Amino acid sequence: MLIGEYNHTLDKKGRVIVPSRFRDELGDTFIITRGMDSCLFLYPLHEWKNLEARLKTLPFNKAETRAFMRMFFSGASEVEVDKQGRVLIPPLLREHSQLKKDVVFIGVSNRAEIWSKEIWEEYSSNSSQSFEQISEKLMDFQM
Amino acid sequence: MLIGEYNHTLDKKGRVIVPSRFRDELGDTFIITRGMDSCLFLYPLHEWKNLEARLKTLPFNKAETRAFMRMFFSGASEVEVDKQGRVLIPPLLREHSQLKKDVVFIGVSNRAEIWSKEIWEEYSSNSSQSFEQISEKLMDFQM
DNA sequence: GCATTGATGCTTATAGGAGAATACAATCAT
DNA sequence: ATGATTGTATTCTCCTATAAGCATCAATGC
Repeated sequence: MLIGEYNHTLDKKGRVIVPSRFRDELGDTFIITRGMDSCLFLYPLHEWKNLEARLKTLPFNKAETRAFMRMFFSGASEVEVDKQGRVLIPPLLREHSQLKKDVVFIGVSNRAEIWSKEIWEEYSSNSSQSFEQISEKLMDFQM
Repeated sequence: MLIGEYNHTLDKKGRVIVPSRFRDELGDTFIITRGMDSCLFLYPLHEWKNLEARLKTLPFNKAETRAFMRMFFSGASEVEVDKQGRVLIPPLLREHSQLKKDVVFIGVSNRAEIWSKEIWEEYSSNSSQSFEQISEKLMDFQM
């Protein structure tokens, strides 16, 4: 399970260290793709296969579905962790998520995400304001 | 079942002793996460799995849900109790709950919570004033 | 052939985390 | 009251993960 938040930095070549706590779960090779809200999604291979299978069941005749699938698959890239625990973020994805130097990894259960630090701070401070409200709304069960 | 209130202190590295009365219930490894009202929630693994399973059923396409899940999982961390009965509180969570040195553990049935001593005293003195009032609003059951 | 660029790998310094040791406090039984 | 036992607080040392700079190598274009 992927959880937690970790700060890292891109080097000049666009490589970044994968948080040591994510490495087991993500494996040596994983999939990185365009995510929603200007971030990147990182899926372990088995999760990706899972997702792919589920996406195939979506109604293909809908324009939105097609658009979504194109974004998702065309942006996807299989990356390998090098001996020093780093991966190279493909340039297109670096742009998509506006990664400069400081980035944030977050774990979201079955996937990880990479955010530009700036954007994440903005996003999370907005979200945390409503976090408690949302949780009261969303959770009609006991925590 | 987790009950009671215990005072402890953070050391310079941000570690704290888990009250010995909580250890059996929480186990060697448990989950710490951002809680409501500036505290931290501590869940035994089996309780956490429960929660996670229920959260995964939420609609992923909604922006509000995504935000909630990001906050929930990114704020979580699996920690291990060391041989001396201590755990390291991740820096982000230390900030969230404004832990300085003196902290309070409380047991709340299926989870424990950690509070900054200051904040807990503030909160509990307010709450105990309204304890009777709250219970009138809340409770329709026999004690 | 040579220079430039990008990709990959290596090395080092640093910070933060894990573990061990010790001292201190509280509880309990005799 | 005394000592034994358990639990807590604190400090020190060691080790690992990270960041950053540098070295190597291959591919490309001139």
